[in-house]
Amino acid sequence: MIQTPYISVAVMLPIMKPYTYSVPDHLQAVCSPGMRVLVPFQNRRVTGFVLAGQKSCEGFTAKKILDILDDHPLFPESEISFFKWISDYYIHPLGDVIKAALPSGFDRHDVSCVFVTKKGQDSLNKGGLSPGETQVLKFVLQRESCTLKQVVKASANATINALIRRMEKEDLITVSAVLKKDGATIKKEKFILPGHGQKTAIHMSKKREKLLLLVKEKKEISLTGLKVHIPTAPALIKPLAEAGLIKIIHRQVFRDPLGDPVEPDTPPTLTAQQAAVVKRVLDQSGQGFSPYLLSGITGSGKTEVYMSLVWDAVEKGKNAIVLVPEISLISQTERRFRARFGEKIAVIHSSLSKGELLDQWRKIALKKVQIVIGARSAVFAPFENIGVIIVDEEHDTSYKQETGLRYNARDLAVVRGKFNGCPVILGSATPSVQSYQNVVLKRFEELKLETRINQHPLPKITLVDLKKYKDAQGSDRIITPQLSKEIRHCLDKGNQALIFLNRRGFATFPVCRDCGKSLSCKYCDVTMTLHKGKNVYQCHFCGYDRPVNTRCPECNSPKIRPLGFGTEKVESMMKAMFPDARLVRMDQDSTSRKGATIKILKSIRNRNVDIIVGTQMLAKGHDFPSITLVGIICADLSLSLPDFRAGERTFQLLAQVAGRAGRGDTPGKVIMQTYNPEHFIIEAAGKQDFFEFFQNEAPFRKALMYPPFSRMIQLKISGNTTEKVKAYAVNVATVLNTLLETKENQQASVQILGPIEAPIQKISSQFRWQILIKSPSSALLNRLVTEMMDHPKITPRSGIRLTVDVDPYLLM
DNA sequence: AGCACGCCGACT
DNA sequence: GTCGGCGTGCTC
Repeated sequence: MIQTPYISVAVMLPIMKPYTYSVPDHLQAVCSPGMRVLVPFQNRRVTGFVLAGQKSCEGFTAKKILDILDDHPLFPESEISFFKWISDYYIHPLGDVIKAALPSGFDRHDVSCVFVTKKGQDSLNKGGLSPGETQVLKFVLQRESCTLKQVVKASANATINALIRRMEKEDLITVSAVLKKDGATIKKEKFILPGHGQKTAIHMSKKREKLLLLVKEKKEISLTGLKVHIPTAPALIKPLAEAGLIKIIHRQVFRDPLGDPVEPDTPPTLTAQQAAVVKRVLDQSGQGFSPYLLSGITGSGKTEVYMSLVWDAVEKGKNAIVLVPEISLISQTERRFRARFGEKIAVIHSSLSKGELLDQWRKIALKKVQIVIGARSAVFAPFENIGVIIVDEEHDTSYKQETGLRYNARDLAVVRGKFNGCPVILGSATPSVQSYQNVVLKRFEELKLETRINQHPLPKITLVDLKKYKDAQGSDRIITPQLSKEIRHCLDKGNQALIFLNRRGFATFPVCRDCGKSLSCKYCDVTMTLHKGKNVYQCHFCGYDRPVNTRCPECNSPKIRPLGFGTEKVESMMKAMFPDARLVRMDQDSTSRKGATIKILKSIRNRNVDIIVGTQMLAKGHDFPSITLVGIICADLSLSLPDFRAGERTFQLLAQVAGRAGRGDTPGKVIMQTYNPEHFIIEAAGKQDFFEFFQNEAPFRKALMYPPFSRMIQLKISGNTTEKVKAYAVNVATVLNTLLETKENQQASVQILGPIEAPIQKISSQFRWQILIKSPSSALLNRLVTEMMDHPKITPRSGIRLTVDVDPYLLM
């Protein structure tokens, strides 16, 4: 409760500053920080988050809040300072930060809705209205409720707004504000219990008898559970309940997103190394915040260390957050945590439905669990007393959110640890350059696990120089004889082979035979990919597709040559080369159907397949003990991307893929095909030597003043015409330079690069420009951009979007 | 974000 | 001369 007449509120709108509202006396005891309030804002109602109580308000008259929308806070008060920090650091509206930290569905605000009046209905029946008016009325009547936006969007008429105003004047329609809620609600389900009624009360059909028997047997059963046995159960229960034979109760259920249950396990004895690492963290845990980088080669038992630390936190009555990369629903790490901690754990994952996510969230908020494991948004888990935060595979790019609030969950984990005064463990076999630099600078303490559990040796890696096969014909060019020989060998022994190629589709570079132009997307500045499975050329950015028999958009020639290769092509080549092998392909296309991923993973685990062809999806988080051979079709694919981190990502990816081999008892082998066998990244990846990679990469970053030797903010400007976008980008750069000049001596330490056209000039018909700002000082950089955003000249014009990306990942 | 206020072009 | 386009600014 706040016990003050005023509160400061962060409204759910793109506005940086909080607003003050007054709270009526009788609500002051109920209203608490972390709750939502419905507030009047200009001439409509919006949702806001209560940040704190306020004793007075000066300079303006505060409006009264309209309603309190929650019985309990959605997040603890202690998290608010964390949210404020995020808002400042990422230069993002506070209300939007909090919104991003919560499951969707908490926003309520007024929406303009269009209603047809009695007169409008009559006029439509009588006729005599203009075609435009008739169209609008019909459109609105077609649906249950119709927003003004829908009408405007559906209409091709340029003067639709004028038309609507006219129609309102003529009393054909009314436009009024309706409070809309969005998203999921708490799920309540019907549970059936046996009652005390007499069977003589109603006629007992066979089905009714069966239902009653089931209920009696189970003592209590959900309607969903009942439906499995008796599909018509929903219709049967009502009369039975009326006769008193059964009782129906409504109770909140937690939707179980976990699918198949895992067997509980017991903690094994830690190895000496694991125990030492755990001891080190626990010994220092009394000191509050302490960040660690746990570097351990693949298969060295990092997960066991995590579980041990989480166990300790739980024992002490504290909570634990475990972040894992965004991968398929059932990562190995997640399964193991569930096996160990069972009911104590909540799972937050993007593949959950909105409702499932909300349930998991409420489990945390209602203190029903002490542990959360999940992808990046789990860093916002509404825990209060956090004992430890763990970030597994901290180098993984999926920790970076690339839309809306562009945060990095790994970085935020460290910040949250600082706010909560608890240890933070970042773990990886291939640490990010940034985290390792923090070790070098002694900001993080390094903890090492140097041997594989069970002493399994690391796989032997062989580099194959693809330049030697430049003139080879057919499949030899993509699958060299060395690789195919190894696959054959692996199959003969009854083992599994994993073939990795970080590109999906069949032909990734279709070129017109007549004019030589590549087939590009109508809406994006990228080449389309041929997908034989779907029989279309597809754009991987916007999803636009063309039929497989499409003609060249430039010269109308029907002859398009399918150059370039992706996983689909590799799969078909494998089929031809090894007709006896059972094949499965795992990429975005083959796993898009719900449940498909699990099915594929199960078939691999149960050894129902011999060759697995796939993209990086395969490289992450799965433990396939029967894989003894890993084939990397082209190791350099991601090396030439226009991004200073391309090398780092390539190294990590290759090392991770290679680490899939030989996790069982048989030693593994890796064949890495490459055009650049002498490149230091490929060499280091071949040796699985992170330190060698870092030693070579760091000087290069330093020379060019790239992170971690500087900080960057990227401004992305997009819009529907190049001219407008360019003009605005130039305008932004001018403002930045002006601000920089007024800061005199700071000029030297801030660099403004651009504006330049983005490497991908157009995505979904939006033209893109960018400005990159670099500085060794994060604070300086932040202040400059914050001032820029406040500048009156910056307010984006219509059709132009400006997004701020602090610590950007992809510079495309 | 959404909406009112206010300034310029093509129409009754 | 006005109507209504859209750029600009504000919301406790």
